Amino acid sequence: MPNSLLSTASDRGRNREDLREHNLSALVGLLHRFGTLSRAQLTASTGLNRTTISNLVAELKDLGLVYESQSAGPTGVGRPSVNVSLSGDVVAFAVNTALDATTVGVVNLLGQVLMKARRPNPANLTPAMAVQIANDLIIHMRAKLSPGTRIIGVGVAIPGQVRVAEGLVRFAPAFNWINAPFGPMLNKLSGLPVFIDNDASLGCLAERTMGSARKFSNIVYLFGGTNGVGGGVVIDGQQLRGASGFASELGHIRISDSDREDYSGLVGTLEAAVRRDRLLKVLGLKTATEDELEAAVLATDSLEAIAEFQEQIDSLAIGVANLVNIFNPQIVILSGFLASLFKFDHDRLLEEFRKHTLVASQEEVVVTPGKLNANLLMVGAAELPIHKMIENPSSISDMPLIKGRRKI
Amino acid sequence: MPNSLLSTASDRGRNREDLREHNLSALVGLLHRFGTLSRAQLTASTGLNRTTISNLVAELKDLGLVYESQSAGPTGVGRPSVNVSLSGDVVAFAVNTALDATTVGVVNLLGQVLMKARRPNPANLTPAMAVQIANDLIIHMRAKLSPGTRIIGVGVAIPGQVRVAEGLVRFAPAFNWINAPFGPMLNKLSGLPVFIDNDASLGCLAERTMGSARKFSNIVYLFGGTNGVGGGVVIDGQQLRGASGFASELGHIRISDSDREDYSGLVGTLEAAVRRDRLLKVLGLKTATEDELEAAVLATDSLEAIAEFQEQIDSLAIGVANLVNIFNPQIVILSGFLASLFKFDHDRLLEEFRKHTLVASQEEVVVTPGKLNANLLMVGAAELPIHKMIENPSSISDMPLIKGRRKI
DNA sequence: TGAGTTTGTTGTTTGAATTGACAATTTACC
DNA sequence: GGTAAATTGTCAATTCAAACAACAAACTCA
Repeated sequence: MPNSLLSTASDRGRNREDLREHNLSALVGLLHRFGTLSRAQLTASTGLNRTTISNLVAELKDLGLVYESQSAGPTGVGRPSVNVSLSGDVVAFAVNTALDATTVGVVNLLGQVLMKARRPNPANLTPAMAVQIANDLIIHMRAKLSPGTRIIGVGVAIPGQVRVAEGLVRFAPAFNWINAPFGPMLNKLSGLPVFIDNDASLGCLAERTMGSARKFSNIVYLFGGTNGVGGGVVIDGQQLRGASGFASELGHIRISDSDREDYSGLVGTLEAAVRRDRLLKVLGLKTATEDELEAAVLATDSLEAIAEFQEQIDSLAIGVANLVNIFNPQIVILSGFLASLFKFDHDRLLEEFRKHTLVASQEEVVVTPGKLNANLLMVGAAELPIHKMIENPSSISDMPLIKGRRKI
Repeated sequence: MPNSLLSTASDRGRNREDLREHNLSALVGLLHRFGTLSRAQLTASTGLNRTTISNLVAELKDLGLVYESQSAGPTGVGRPSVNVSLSGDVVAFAVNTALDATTVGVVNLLGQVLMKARRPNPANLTPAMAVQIANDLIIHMRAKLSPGTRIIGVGVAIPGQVRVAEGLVRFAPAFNWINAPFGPMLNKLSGLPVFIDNDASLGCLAERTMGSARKFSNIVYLFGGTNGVGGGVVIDGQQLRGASGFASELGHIRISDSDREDYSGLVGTLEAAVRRDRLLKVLGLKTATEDELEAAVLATDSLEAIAEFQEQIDSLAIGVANLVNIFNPQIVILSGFLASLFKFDHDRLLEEFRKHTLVASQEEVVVTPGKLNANLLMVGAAELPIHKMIENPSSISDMPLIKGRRKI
């Protein structure tokens, strides 16, 4: 008998309820990616009947997920179609537990960051402390939510390897955490569904939802930060997670014979060759924000600095080339200080990149810097509960609702 | 309005027909992967009702896709369940256009190779000649098929980069083909649906269906042959193809600073470091079959040969490590002469591999040699039309059926 | 042999999508 | 300004795939 290990989701049969749920999900998914759409557009995109769309939208309205509005302005021949938009009162908490501070935000289905707060982390942060800080901020913000707001869960961005299915932080070198059950711990404190993932993977999701990669469904994303280089990959619209959720450790691919170590102690890797601290050093800086670093990179005329930039650009180009050969993506997004390297000399980067890719793979790919955005990880983390909700829209009626008289 | 570029398959709504087709597809998919199953097992695996399974199986019987049989032997308490098996009369043609010869086979849904023929290729093979040779063999075999046999299409394995959706061979260095519309050409001659893909990707599919990776759905596959190193990747049961079908060029990832060129002229790549021709050279051989090469590798006591093996093993380990960091697979399969390197000193390979992977990613992965199988590419190529049929089982009634009185 | 268990079948029910008819609302053109 | 054409929304009736309930069939076990 096919046991559970061998069977996949597509082995399961579907009944009428699954059908309904899928169609509701398709509508919410379209609205999430494209914003407001008319019922006529929904009809065309899904291929469903007008009547069906009418029924489905009515159900989504009852669930409080969408609202309808008359279209303003001329729409062409025929009766104008009603616009459908996602409600702004359905929100997720986004948590980013980083080395220096914990940031928590409230993000709605439109990707708007409604609130945001940051609290510095103490030294030697333990998982229990981190969960406590995150939960304190969540409680504080939850009290300020307007009546009628529906909370669908918490998404957490962690700098480390995460076993997504169990909510387990397998290894987070920045905090020296090993096997911390962050998800279950925060779920216990907050009472909310908690989803966690690697921070770079969530940056990638954010770029797909709100940023440079909105139009693409095959994406390679590289992020360079103070703790190294991380990555995220989207394949045919699906996030690459791997068997246990550890996939897309793109910073740790070995690209040279060098003995330089990266932040995880591996030698010759992309992360070992492309390092923010060496950029700061050749620029004579101790610390810098992303914006300051980028300004300094673009302004310098130190030959030593330029040589270092070029060396890092060449290494980065090899990394990008490897990923293009492997994934054949439509777009490669360079984010964080990698974007600054790109901007410093993108011709050099692209030329080196082309030297190391097959002709066919390189021909349609776009390499581009990411949109610098302070809310990137808030949006990305919020995507986790949002995607969960989109898979199963009618589950929203079980989610907590802020009570009280609704403002008008 | 969401245009066709931006919309994905999951955006489409589903109706009752899609529901039915999905459930039929789920049954055929289960039978393809697990072989004969009882109706009770199908009920349990799909979660559908007994009555529904009964209906679905009846429809598949009408389509000629399955047959039922009484279970032999004791089955436990209660009325014994009827066994359902895929028909052996539904077949696909498998074509492997390689440098030296074209091989064509007839493969049924059970993965059995019913016929197989090989014809040497002339020098300077053009796409037109290759298509002609393949079609000649197909015509010849088609005439020998038993009455009642249903043909679902042709699957073609090509040593090169393939734009799968269009059936275009984008670049095949072995033949020096550029932009050859192999799929449409063979479709025109044969009148059958034709699907083509890279040979290594199809080797991976075959290992998943019939070989070492039957139990897994996250697979990295590396094949080493006379024309270099190719790869295939399966993620959550889905083949990695990338935006245009060029993905999984795993042989061309750069892993060192070496100036050695691979067969596509890229330097420092896995394919440049791990080469069959250098194995032959240090062993003092001119040519060898896979079996002969493996025997020679395992038997030699030449220090020069052993040093070469070790160097190649170390390079291979880095390549495997990179892929594990990127994909977090359940299994890595080394095939062709890479299997011989593995067998020569797997401890060394695994030790080097562990040095270059993150702790979490390496802990559950299995690295194993592939099953050497002369029919590997036949089975893999046949998987293409078979997968297409599984997606849409009722389409089989439109496929050609060999007429005549059926033998009994 | 009879109780208990599991599977297959038949007739009926359920409910999600579709169909067809008609009303509502806009643009295009005389 | 008036009318035709086009498009969209809504209602009642229809369709049909899956589920349900009840019963028959076929096995094991004591």
